Amino acid sequence: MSEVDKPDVDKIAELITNAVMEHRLAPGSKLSESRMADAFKVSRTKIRQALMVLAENGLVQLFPNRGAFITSPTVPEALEVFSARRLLEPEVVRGVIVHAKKADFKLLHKHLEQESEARKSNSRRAIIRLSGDFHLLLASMCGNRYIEKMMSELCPLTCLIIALYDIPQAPACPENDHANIVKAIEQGEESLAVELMLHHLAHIESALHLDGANDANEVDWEKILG
Amino acid sequence: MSEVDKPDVDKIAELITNAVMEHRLAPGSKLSESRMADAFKVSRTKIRQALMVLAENGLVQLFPNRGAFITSPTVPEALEVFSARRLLEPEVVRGVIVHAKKADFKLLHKHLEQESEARKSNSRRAIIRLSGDFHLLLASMCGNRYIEKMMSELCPLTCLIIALYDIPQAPACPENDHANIVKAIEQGEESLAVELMLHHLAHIESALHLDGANDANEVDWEKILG
DNA sequence: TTCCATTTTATTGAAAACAATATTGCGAAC
DNA sequence: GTTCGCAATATTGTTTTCAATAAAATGGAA
Repeated sequence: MSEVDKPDVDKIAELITNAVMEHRLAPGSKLSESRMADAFKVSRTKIRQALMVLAENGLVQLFPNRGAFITSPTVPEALEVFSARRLLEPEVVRGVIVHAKKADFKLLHKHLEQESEARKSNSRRAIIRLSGDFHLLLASMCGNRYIEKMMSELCPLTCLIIALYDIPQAPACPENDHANIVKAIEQGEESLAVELMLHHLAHIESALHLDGANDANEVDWEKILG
Repeated sequence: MSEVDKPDVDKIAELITNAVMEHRLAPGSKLSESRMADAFKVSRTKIRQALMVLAENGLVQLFPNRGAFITSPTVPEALEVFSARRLLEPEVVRGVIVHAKKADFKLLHKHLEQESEARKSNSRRAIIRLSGDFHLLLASMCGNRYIEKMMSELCPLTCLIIALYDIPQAPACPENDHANIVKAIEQGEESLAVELMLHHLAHIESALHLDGANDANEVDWEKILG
């Protein structure tokens, strides 16, 4: 927020999205208009607009006369998010192989470098954030703005799903999944790259409590009290 | 608009979308806030919200201090829309085969009936509208709300593309493309249904002036004046 | 003490008034 | 007659104010 301290609507939406992707805003969080207006030093009008944009992106849910809340994806929704990603991301990979220029690969390698550093310094938030950004970066290079747009909605949702259903002590993404995907893309090995991507997605999904037993939204008092 | 004559934001956005899908609102149309406020008998506030929603859906473009305009997809954008649909709609077909219940097929057949009637009475607008609605109806049955959402953005855009690039006297969609797709789905013939869908999309795209020679947005004064 | 009803408070929703910007029309100068 | 600059107008952008709704607090009765 370095500009004139007065971010516009899109900037506000972006900052909220970032906060979600870094797990600084938990699913279900209430987004009070007046508080946000104070925090961002803008009028409520701008906040309301930003909340509408976020709601349209699926990241926020609006309840009439109750306010705005960060979305809490249900188990079925989580499964559909992954299903959609399994469809889109192979196409992203194919697109990048076709469209990516030298400069794009430079960006990708720079990103991999950042991820590697974040791992070394063990900063969990940076790792989470950069992991999501990797897929967004790829999507931005696939040559189809509609697919990119959908990915830019599904990635933050995936972050929420991880926040809700992750097994706390689960191992993070395999160190070099992303690097291997980039390598395969760079060498034009389409089917390998697609394979690696699908495997990567499967790994993320498998590390989640998505068995449908409990719907992380509702507190399971039965279980808590025994 | 039968309610209390005071449609809410989503209803306004829906009415605009309908108008686009029926080619009653042409690409590039200026959407004046005050005029719309008068027409819908609501305050400008609601109109502005509706316009933001539509802009987020890609159906409207907002230019700062200039106003809102119905999107005019460029040739590259049109190609990307079709590319995205070629990816999504086979998955829609697969989803419907898996998820559709009896009631769904009933709805599909009712829709086919309507299309058939519209053809008989030769009402071009109804035909255009129903053709788009067919794909939306299918998408609503595929069991993935994110794919459905993307389709609900791509279909209206396709209508704009047709409005911009269609060859006027081109033959409409083959009479029974949709019926054949439904039949294949009903019989669980996945690969056939997918094949028919892709063929159908290819047919629509092939009937368009998408060769990139002229970008229907800019008026080609050279050609007009000779 | 507990439960229900009522009042109070806080928050969201809508509209109207005001400010800023762009477009259009007019007139003067070249 | 054309072009440039200025004024007038219309439209969008923002804030402020007011209204409606829901949550919270209070108080009384069982």
